[in-house]
Amino acid sequence: MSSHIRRSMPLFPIGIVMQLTGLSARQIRYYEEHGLVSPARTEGNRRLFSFNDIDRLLEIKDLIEQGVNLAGIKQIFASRKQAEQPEQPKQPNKSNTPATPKVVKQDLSEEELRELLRTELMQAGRFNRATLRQGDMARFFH
DNA sequence: ATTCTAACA
DNA sequence: TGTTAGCA
Repeated sequence: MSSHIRRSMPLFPIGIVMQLTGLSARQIRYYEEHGLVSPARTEGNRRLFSFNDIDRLLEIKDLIEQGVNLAGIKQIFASRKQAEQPEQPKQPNKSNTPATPKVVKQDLSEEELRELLRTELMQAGRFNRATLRQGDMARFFH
């Protein structure tokens, strides 16, 4: 069984996640409201988190502690998603239009990822400065 | 006993 | 964010 399936399996209720992450239920639910995590739900509407969700929450916690606000975290996750699938294929281009040779990068080296992140954060700093950095973003440019 | 949503001293 | 109220 592939690991990504196990990691995405809905397993733990919020109480366990609180202990595992050190986050309050309020925070966990709040991050969900902002789309940072999307735990599954039971029939009774109880949240069930997967290992992926927990990793995600730990990452969020880390970023929060470093002074990044939700807007910044959203952007970081966004640029990351972009790195995975730069573009989603449209309807199976059947007719004539010769599809643009989109070079899809499946894997990004850590350096490329850093560069991508740096660029992303700098653009944000261009106009979203006050919004993005509450603390010192310098840590991200190491 | 736990979790959920909504609301606010 | 914490906390509390009122449900399920």
